[in-house]
Amino acid sequence: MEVFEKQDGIAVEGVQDFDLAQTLECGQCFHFVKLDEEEYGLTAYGRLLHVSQKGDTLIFRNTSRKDFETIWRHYFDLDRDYAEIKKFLLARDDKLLEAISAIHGIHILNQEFFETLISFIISQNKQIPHIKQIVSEISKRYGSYAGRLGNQEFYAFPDAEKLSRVDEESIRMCKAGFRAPYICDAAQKVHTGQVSEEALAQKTTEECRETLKQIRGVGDKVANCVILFALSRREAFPVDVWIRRIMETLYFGGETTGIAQIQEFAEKQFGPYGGYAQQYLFYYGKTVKMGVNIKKL
DNA sequence: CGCCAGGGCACCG
DNA sequence: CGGTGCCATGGC
Repeated sequence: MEVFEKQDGIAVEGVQDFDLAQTLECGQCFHFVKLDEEEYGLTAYGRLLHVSQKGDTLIFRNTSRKDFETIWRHYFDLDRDYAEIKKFLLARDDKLLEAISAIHGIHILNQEFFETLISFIISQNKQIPHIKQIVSEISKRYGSYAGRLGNQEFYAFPDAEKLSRVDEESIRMCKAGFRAPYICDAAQKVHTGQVSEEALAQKTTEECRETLKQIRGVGDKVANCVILFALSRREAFPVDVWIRRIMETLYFGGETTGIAQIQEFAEKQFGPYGGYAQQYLFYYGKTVKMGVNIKKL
């Protein structure tokens, strides 16, 4: 992988095991806009980025060499050896072969803590397009303007201080429904420091889960998503309705299985790389609708 | 129209 | 504690 400064942006050539579309569309991030095939606009860390991929080359526009090195390189997890991760997982479990072959280019993004927390609180009992819509609405109303790409305007996600000053009714107006009080509670607890990213960084993963679950509307699944996507703990294995169906199909003979049992199995099966296995399985299984309707047969 | 969505909570026994 | 209905909203 080599980085060049060109007139149209920062070019990263020779990228391996990375697919921009898969990485953004796999359901880990809800704050981006597809501008064209393999071409996206997004905001993170208060900055607007225009990014595209052609083959093994990534082009980062609307940014500087410095921002690429300090922000986007880490955000897209470009320095991690995904070939090694796949090798590790496949050596333990050949049932992952189909998913990993199909979804060969997923990276797990290193996303911002507060936005990830709120996004996954919103995610409960909602489909991905709706989650994106609510995240976008909250950003537009309460985030700061980040710029424009074509006729598309972008707003950064608001920080905890800003969102903690927004009342529940206003959050409800963003179509958040019954999640509005949860979002307010999360903003309060992060703003006051009762839940802080810095403190979480010093805790064990189990302690992180307990701390995050003090927030209303955060249970095991949401906590695990925050731990995986924002705290860079790749052993976390969030179990949602899709993962449950997929795991039941692949590992439990199609039988209804408790979430705790699935968690325990995943921990044993995938160990420190559970989060990667989860993403390969989630995105692939969802794409082929694995396990849908099996219970009706 | 009824069902379900990257769940969690309150309420029940 | 383990199970069950409800929670807003929107797409199919």
